[in-house]
Amino acid sequence: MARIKEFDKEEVLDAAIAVFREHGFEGTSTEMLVRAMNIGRQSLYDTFGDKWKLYRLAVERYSAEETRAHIELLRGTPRALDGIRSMMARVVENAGQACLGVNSICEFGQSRPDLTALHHAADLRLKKVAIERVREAQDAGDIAVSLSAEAVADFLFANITGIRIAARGGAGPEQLQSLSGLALRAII
Amino acid sequence: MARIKEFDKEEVLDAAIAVFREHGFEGTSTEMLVRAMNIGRQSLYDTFGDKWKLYRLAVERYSAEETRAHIELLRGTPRALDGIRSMMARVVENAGQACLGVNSICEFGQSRPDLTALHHAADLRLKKVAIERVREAQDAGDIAVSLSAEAVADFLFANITGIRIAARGGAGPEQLQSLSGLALRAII
DNA sequence: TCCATTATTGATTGATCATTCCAGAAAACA
DNA sequence: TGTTTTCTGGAATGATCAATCAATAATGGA
Repeated sequence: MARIKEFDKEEVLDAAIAVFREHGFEGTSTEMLVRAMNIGRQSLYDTFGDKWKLYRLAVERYSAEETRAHIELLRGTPRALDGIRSMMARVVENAGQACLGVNSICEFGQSRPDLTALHHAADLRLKKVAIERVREAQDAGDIAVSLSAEAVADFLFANITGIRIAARGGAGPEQLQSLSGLALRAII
Repeated sequence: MARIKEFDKEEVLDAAIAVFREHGFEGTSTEMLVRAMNIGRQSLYDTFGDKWKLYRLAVERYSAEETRAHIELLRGTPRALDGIRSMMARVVENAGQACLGVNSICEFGQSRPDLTALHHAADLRLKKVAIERVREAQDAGDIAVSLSAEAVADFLFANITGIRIAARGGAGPEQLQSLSGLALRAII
């Protein structure tokens, strides 16, 4: 008796993420979602409520995973600056796929408080670690002590956004690499 | 005999731009457009064809005006670095309103060749002037000669994007100011 | 003044949208 | 095995969408 679907909530959510990050919320239909998630329409509504709740959950999960990956790399090296470099390198490597976080902010700005709250929470968690690591790098003499660690962290994230949108606009790997290099140059 | 509407194509197009930059293409209905443009629905279709053609025209006009403003500031000072600073300062000041160029790239990526061509053309025009001015600044000893002028220009534009999305995500003026300052720090 | 152009308005089309209902198939559990 | 839960797929709902139509009114130039 062949087993059929194996409905794994996290797996189908990842499929939804893939659609949303490419087409945005308004550009995605439930038809696209059920096809990509490979589940029945009714299962989607039973499991996730409605399209907006699913979107919010997708953004939440995406942000959590993205934050986790960034933190892992930031903390993954003895030398703090190397951790920062790793984080930027990953961004350059993965810039081929659109970022759901950036898309979401771009599409909705501050107009949906529930969404804003999600972004804010993820941002806070990541920023805390980034600031911590920037301070370490400053102590090690790798980042200019004249700069505010928070400002440096914000700057890195703004440049991550810049790199991702440059990629979405068609920039090649070498250009993204150069952007990352110049961003690091600013803080050393 | 009171004159009624005075249908000025550029004026109503500006109204369309205001809607599109805030809500994106998919998030904008023709109902929103006719209300904002203050024209009849049929006039919209007669004058602009359809929603997509109107959007493309809006992006084109917006890009042209944005490019013009950037070039004016870039070239507006004897010292090249001051021109670059003015450009960045304007971006920080105006970051409260969403950028239609950024939104458009974020929403559609490379999926619409006609749109991509528009962005590419505007980019090229602006980048040419920026590179020219970066070279001048390098000759004047204001920007590190070790850097490729093209890379510096790309970096500035990526940071403009980063600043604009940071603002759309809720960053305050002082934070945007700091981002701009750090971007300039990278190239000096 | 008359005429052609241009804009408005409301009704209407057909498509697509998100969402729900329902009947039946499969899976999990007993 | 039988029973209950879970998932599916199609049909239907009502809303909204972009776009067109036709009739009317206002405009600008002759």
